[in-house]
Amino acid sequence: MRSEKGTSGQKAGRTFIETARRAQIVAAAIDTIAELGYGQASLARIAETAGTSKGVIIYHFGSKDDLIREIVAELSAKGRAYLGPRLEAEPTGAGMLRAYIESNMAFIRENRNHVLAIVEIVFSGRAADGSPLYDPAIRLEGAEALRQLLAHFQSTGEFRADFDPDVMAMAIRAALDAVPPRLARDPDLDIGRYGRELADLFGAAVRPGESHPGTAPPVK
Amino acid sequence: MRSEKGTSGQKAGRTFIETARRAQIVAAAIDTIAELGYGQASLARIAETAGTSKGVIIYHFGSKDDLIREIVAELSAKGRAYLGPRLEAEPTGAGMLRAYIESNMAFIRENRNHVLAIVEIVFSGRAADGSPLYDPAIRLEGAEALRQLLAHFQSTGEFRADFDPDVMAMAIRAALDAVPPRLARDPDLDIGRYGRELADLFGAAVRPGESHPGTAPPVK
Amino acid sequence: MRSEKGTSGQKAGRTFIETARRAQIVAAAIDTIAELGYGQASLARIAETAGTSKGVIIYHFGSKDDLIREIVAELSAKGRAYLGPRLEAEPTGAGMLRAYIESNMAFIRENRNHVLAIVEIVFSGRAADGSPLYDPAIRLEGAEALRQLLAHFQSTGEFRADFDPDVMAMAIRAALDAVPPRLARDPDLDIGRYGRELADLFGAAVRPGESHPGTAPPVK
Amino acid sequence: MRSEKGTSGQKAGRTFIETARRAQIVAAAIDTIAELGYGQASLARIAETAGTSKGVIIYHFGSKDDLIREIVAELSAKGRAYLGPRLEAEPTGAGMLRAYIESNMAFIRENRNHVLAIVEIVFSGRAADGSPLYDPAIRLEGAEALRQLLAHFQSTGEFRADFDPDVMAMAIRAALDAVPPRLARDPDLDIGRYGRELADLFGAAVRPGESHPGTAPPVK
DNA sequence: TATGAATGAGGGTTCATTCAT
DNA sequence: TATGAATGAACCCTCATTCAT
Repeated sequence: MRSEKGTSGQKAGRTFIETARRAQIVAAAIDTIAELGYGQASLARIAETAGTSKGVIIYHFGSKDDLIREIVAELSAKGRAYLGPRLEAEPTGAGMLRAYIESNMAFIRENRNHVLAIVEIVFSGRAADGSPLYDPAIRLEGAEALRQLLAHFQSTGEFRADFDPDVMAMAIRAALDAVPPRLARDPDLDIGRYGRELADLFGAAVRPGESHPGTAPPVK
Repeated sequence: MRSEKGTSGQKAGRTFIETARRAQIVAAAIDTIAELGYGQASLARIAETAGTSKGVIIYHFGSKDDLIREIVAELSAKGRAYLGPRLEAEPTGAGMLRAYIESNMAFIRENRNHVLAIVEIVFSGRAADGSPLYDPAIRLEGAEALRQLLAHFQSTGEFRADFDPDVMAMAIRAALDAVPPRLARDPDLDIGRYGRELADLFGAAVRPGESHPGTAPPVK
Repeated sequence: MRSEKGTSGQKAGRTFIETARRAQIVAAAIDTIAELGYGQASLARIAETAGTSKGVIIYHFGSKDDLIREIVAELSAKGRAYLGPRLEAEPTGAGMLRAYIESNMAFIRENRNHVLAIVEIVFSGRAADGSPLYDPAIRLEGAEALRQLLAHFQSTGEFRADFDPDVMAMAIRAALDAVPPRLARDPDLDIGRYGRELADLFGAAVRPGESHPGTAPPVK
Repeated sequence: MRSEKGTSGQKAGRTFIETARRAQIVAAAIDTIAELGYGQASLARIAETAGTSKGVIIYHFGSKDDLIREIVAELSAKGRAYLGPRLEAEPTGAGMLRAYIESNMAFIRENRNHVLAIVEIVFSGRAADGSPLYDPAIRLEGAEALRQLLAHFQSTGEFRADFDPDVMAMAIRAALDAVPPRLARDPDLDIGRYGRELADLFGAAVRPGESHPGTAPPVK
């Protein structure tokens, strides 16, 4: 059995050939999950896509769950590396928010299948004991970072103060996470436009109102 | 085998006892899926919860997939019945939007497990051939109705004209759909407040801007 | 899944047909283990012997381990029922010891394969977690009962006082347990004679020495 | 593949380094089997203990079975070398019997893991075709040697004539073979005392009775 | 000599479904 | 109507072994 290093990230002493095989298998798994859904993505089907056998996958990853976790870890890392610099470059709240949303969209477009696979894993991937394969902490961590950004620009006055940054962060994340499944159904979806629209939408939602919306204005 | 009428709705010639059995099984399935997730909700486990055997379920529903489809159909109908009157009572755009969001929240609160089960089914439920068990049409239909409402109030001038009602509808639906999983993780979530916050949020997003048209100012 | 009652013994609500099937499978398992050894006795091989499929075995017993445990429990009960009355009928120490040994031999002869299977299970049967499938307590309990009998007749003076009843009990049990494998190799072994010889042997070992106390004279 | 000479004994043209590797692997196998049992001692686990890979083991031994056979052969040789001189030094029957038993005990104490591993192999080790890995001949050979010694001292009159030396030899061997598993369970077992007790026990069993026990005196 | 990589048979188990009663 | 029984495919995984390097 190879790969006793968990998802800690370091490649450890990996042969060139092993690295290549792992990448090939991961790619096959991503495509299979993205196309057929997590439930249909058996080792056999993944192996078939990869042009190998189940045994090879187990040999390289130790277990199916570890393969899945690798997929998750890879995209997490990729995502953070993609998003981080793009956010730090934005000084203003409005710019940051737009960068956040549009960068996410760009990332989705550039990593279509991988993102789709992750969505499947998030919702369907459970280990034998029923625990989620996608550590919910990762997910919350993402939302939490966004929440802090929102709160920060509330405190500077750039964003209106009377929204709950937690709810706003959740709404934004939800809108972003809803895109990959949509993209799967409609491959021609114009993600660029979509991103701009969402950025406009949430931009309007956080902008300080001239008057004041009030939490619950005269319902009628 | 009974039940060759699919999800078409009419109860056909169902005995009282048969109707009761079906209801009992559906309830057991909902609870099992909500609690353990779709992947763990085998016929055996559902039967155990229901206090019967797998055979009975197959007898009454023909197949597991048909049982699942029944769960979907029931909630769809319940949802429409719940939402319809509450929307029609609202003459203004702002009121309608708030009613839509808050009614959805109330519905979620009142049908916690059922809604949770549906979410599981939407994301994980696939038939043997890999096709989704939750007819995406239902889902789109919901979003489509909302889109029409939004577009209507754009045409009346109550909502700003420069957002894409399709994107807005999707964002709203996504925010609503994100609640059940959150509720599952945190049963003490204050849904009422959540709904009000979301209503405020999207209220601000659709409200016509005072001066600056500028939701989408010089993009760069 | 049937059989959620463990090895507690009560047959619970078993259908006639189920009881028959279970007996048939248990018999097939015993024969397979006795003939091929525990390591070679896969579910597939057992099923083949029984004329069914692996699925049926799992259906009736829930798991292979539970099937094995049933085999153990059955023989334990049979053994106790066989031995008990035969011992209680013997008032004297010498008679009891002879009865113990010869009854064990008779039991082995009458339950050849079952006893052989147990021996295999004792030495090779481990659950997935590595724990023994044959509860060592059962085994110790048997030896312990014998030890108490020996100690009792030491206190009455019928047996010499200067042997360790623990060691004596162990030696007797070891001699008895060695018979089944021997019987497997040599089916023509004269068990009756064997038993009488062993009874003589250990009878001489426990009989009070005439003059020389000296079983353990100056050690060197 | 090296090592096509089986267990015939001669080291043939073995490099120093090869001899060292083989010893290291054998030691790892012994420890693994003693600790985890034969069933859990896969090549992978043994290789891990040895700090190598499965390939190396196969390379040096040709097959797992051959590795096991080497373990058996080594202990057999060690045992014979240990026991032989100690028996030859004893002129009397009583002395020989005591020496046999106590030397066996001492050997067990000094080769704890190796002996434990052998016991595991004896009971669980089977080749692919189901045949025992531990050649039963070795085992019988040991018992046979003991039988001859017993018979010899029966003919000299030192031991009572009316026991079957075959049964007596078997009983003694069984008592000795029962010790390693016990030792595994209870590492604090006082083997020295155990040996003395067994020697007393079987000493009493072979000593000519003043009167005569008769093979089966009036049972009552 | 030694290793990493791959193989493929076989392991036990889950599961939706079928069928006779 | 309902059930218990059986089925068989598919699942993930373990393992000894082979092979190219």
